[in-house]
Amino acid sequence: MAFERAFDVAKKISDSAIHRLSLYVRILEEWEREGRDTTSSEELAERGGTTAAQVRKDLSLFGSFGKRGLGYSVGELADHIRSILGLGRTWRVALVGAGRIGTALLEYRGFRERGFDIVAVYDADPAKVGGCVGERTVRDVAGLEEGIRAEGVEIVVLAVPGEAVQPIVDLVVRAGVRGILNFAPLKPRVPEGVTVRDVNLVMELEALSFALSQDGPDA
Amino acid sequence: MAFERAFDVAKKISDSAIHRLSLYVRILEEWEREGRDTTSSEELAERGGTTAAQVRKDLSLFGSFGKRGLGYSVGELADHIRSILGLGRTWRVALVGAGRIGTALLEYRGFRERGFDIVAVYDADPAKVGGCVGERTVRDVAGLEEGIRAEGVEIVVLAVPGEAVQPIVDLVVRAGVRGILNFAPLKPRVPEGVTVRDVNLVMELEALSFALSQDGPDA
DNA sequence: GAGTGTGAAGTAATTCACAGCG
DNA sequence: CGCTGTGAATTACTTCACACTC
Repeated sequence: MAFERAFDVAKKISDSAIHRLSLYVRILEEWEREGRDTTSSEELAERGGTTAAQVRKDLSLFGSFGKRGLGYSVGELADHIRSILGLGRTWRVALVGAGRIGTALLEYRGFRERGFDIVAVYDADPAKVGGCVGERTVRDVAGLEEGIRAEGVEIVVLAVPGEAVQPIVDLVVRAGVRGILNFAPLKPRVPEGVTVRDVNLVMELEALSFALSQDGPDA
Repeated sequence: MAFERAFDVAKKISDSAIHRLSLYVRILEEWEREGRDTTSSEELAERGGTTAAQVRKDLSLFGSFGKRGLGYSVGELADHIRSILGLGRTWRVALVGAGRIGTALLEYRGFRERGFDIVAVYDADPAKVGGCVGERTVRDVAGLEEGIRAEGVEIVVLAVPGEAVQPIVDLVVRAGVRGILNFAPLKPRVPEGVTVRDVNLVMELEALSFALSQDGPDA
């Protein structure tokens, strides 16, 4: 408790605020590539589908990055947000589950580009263990705990069937992992201090289904 | 306006409520398979990572499905929620973009199992058009608008690069699509009445990165 | 002037707490 | 009794509006 961490004065940052920051940084990077050098909360809002006040509020949670009357420097603001999100470094990621979704993720460039480095791939299926996906060899999930420690894995991407989720989560948490991206349609239980993000395609489709059922009938 | 729709008395249902319903139904189905026949808001909450009050509130938005003093019938509640979510039918879905993510989605059983039937696949890449993914032939995206009308497509899954998103969105909306599941890291603009759900893996990872950066340093 | 940063006001979501029914 | 269903209280999030700075 001797030091105060960068953006942590016991402020609670909402999930949606973080998602928006993530969106802003993507927009800003696009503008960086186009060579634009300043922008405003108004423009960011317009492009990001939110309001100018929301943009300013989101940013103000972490500091003041703009100049009154002028707006924001595209490059500087992008830097600030990247630093807020902890994107200035590479994260060591292990993928568990080398099925359809798993392999698609592996070959998805976006990960590495944004500093998420998949250092190892595990699967429980003996038929897959020892085989290759992308340029990586699939290891036996039996060695997962050991592997996580040995490789300093910080984030685990879980693309395994629902029933396998909880045991693996328990194991990776025991091995020291504090961040999990879960693709199974089931919320795993984790101790305080471990963050799980669920990505659930079926849930998203079901939300669509609901929306269409609501206002679809009168079309 | 002559008829009142099932669950629409101008009540606003939050996104998170729908997500939770989607989760509840999955839990209930698991319990159905195990042969359990009753449950309580308490149990559902425990399993779904929320609170009993939240469960009851969510359900109360749509009716009263339980018996005081007894709880809920697993099967009946599952039925009710499925009906709320509009899952009692099959939705006709087109996939646009036969890249990594697109093909992984195609071969993902979960979709069809839950009534989302991918009836056609489109891509802009001439090298892919005419080829096969799964058992489907990839069609030229030039015929998308026509195809959507001809096949009665209701939902479009977009797995195309960011810059291609907006034009395709405009087109499919023109063709009458009211629901879009978007995998590109960019929020497309749509008119009132069209629902877009964004699935963004990088955003999820960035949210993890943020969480770990916050409380990771003192580990 | 133009556009940020921010308290204050307003709105939405969650939790509490208990009346009421089986 | 037990557990649901729900108004009322609380908490979180968003929007407003304006003082302040460039």
